[in-house]
Amino acid sequence: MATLETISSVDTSPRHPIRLVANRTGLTVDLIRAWEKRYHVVEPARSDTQRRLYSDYDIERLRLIRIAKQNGRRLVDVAPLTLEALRDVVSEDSRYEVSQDVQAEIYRPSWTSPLESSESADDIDALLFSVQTMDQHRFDQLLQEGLVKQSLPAFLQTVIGPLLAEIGESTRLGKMRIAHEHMATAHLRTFIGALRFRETYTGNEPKIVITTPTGQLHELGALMVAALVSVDGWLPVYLGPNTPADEIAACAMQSGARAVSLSLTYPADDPRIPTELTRLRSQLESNIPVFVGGSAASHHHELINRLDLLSPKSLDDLRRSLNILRDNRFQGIA
Amino acid sequence: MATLETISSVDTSPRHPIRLVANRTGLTVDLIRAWEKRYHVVEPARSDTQRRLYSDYDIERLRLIRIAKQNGRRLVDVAPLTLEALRDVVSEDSRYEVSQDVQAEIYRPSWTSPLESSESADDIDALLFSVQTMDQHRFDQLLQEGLVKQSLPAFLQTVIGPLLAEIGESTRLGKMRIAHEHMATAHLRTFIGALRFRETYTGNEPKIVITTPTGQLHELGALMVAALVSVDGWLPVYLGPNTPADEIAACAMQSGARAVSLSLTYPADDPRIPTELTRLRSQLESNIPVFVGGSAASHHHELINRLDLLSPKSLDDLRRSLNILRDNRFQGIA
DNA sequence: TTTATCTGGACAAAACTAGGACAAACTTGC
DNA sequence: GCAAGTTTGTCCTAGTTTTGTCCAGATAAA
Repeated sequence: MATLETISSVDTSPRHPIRLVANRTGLTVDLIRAWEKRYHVVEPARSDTQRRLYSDYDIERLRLIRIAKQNGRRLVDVAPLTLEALRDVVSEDSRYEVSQDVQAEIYRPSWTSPLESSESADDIDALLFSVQTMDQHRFDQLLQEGLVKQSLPAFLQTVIGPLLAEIGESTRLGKMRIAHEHMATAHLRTFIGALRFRETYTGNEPKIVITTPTGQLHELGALMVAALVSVDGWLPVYLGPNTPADEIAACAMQSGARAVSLSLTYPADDPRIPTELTRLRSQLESNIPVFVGGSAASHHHELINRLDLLSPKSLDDLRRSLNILRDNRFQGIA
Repeated sequence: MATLETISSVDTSPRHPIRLVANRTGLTVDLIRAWEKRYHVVEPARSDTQRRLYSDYDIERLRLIRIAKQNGRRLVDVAPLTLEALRDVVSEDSRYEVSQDVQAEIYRPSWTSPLESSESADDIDALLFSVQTMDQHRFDQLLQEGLVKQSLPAFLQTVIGPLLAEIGESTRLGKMRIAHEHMATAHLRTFIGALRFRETYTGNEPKIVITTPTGQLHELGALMVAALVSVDGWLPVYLGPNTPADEIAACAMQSGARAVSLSLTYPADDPRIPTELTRLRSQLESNIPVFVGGSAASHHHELINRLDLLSPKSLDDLRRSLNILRDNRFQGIA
């Protein structure tokens, strides 16, 4: 249900000069003015001397319009939309722009061009280069820029995911030092961790416990999930990596979570995994679904089926399931 | 140098000539005067003979205004803001900003107003309560509020440090669940990590490699150091926890770091520590100091002395040493 | 003496505004 | 599949505002 993800208190007081808007949205100054001239995309207030002054609301609209355009929408179509409508459009698109398993009941014109994979590849190359040169500042800058260019889910899937895989591979093959991998991982931990605080919370979001089970020390996958679901109106209760089943269950109970999500990566065949998953499932109320994702999830296919856990095929898949789960709760109310 | 002794107290006493202010802020002398003339950006005190005398407070304001301008703010808009408002603006901007290319100068000090211990104790209690109730949102809110009340170094020392100790103790005694500790740790990892972005870089900061040696998996101490030194004009190259000595040395070399800082907490008596420290010291150029801090550092007193490593007694002590090291580099220039 | 800072003002570069031109990319009609 | 029309990003000119730099003559510090 749209309202849940669009409750936002965006500041509408005009105070930002056009330059800052350009910086934040990734648009050029010229373009912002052109859009205003032609379609009244935003109508900023003016200073005493006719300088444009934009509000946070304006900036958010421009940012979303940019993403919508990137997803193939035409300016004419999205220009008159409200912020809420824009969010819906972008969020809808982002579910299809990455995954190819599209079955469009949704209006999806032929000309729609999902972000060129070549473009993402360039971004990733640039990121890898900054890692190899130990340029942490540049690394951060590139991450920020990448995020402006597309929606968060798309960004996670087209940039962060492949980047992590590439870094892992390069290190394994000795093309990259451990120090480089450490630097990148530590920084990504910070970066992804901060992502979900871009969202505004109302206090009514359903909660989801996110962590990795005992023995699984890599937390970036789980953290990506936390960032992702917060976009869709969930409140993640993030526990970091390596949490015993008992503790996960206790946490879910205490916080009143509606779901649990685990990430499995390495080691894939840790003997503790079956024990922990079984334990978790038995301690958790049966109406609380447990999602198991990550590269190592496929190693435990049978176990997952037997325990009636859910194993989404992709981040998109996870999102879809969670959206359904979230909306079910409120069907009676709305 | 007076500045170094006044780290923990607000210093508004006017004593710096305009030249020094220019060096530290990266502004030109002319520009500082022009800003004063036009917008009263700062109104420095005067000597008997009309020379301008700036306080640390003034310098910090100028520095922040410079960053705000870089982010696209107009001088007219930021000139009348108080120091606190400026900090808000800059930190808000730097969270979203796709920062433009930067090239600039040297650094400047920062100070602090430490809170009354009773007040801090209240804050910590509130934080602990939010952890025990699994209220991650409230936890974050309290952390943010605490940070606004005082400067970052003071906040780390009076709130975060004691909080970590308390959480560790409570968990050890069974007063708190592992899940609670996990939640708090994971969130603090995100929170402290994000702090580094509150300061913006000019590109000329000396670098310092920060990590924990092999076997030391707790990274929060190291991360605090990273946040702390960035306030003082260092550019942390943060590698996360558990980095082998060879890699630390390689990283220091590649990034051209001027110092290395390690954090030791648990296990305190890991037999790998002596090996790793020895190895690191031998692979590192001798003019690069290695700081060893954390609760377990005292267990290796002898070793540290023998290897000629530095073991600051407190975060403040570390800051002092680093400030001296940093300023030495510029003594010839200024 | 030489160097640094002061004041006040001049000047120029940079940034912004408005209106419009233009070409590339895309859509539509045939 | 081609031609005509639309959409859209970029660029140009010319006038205004904002901002950075420079100068001159005087005073102070080294």
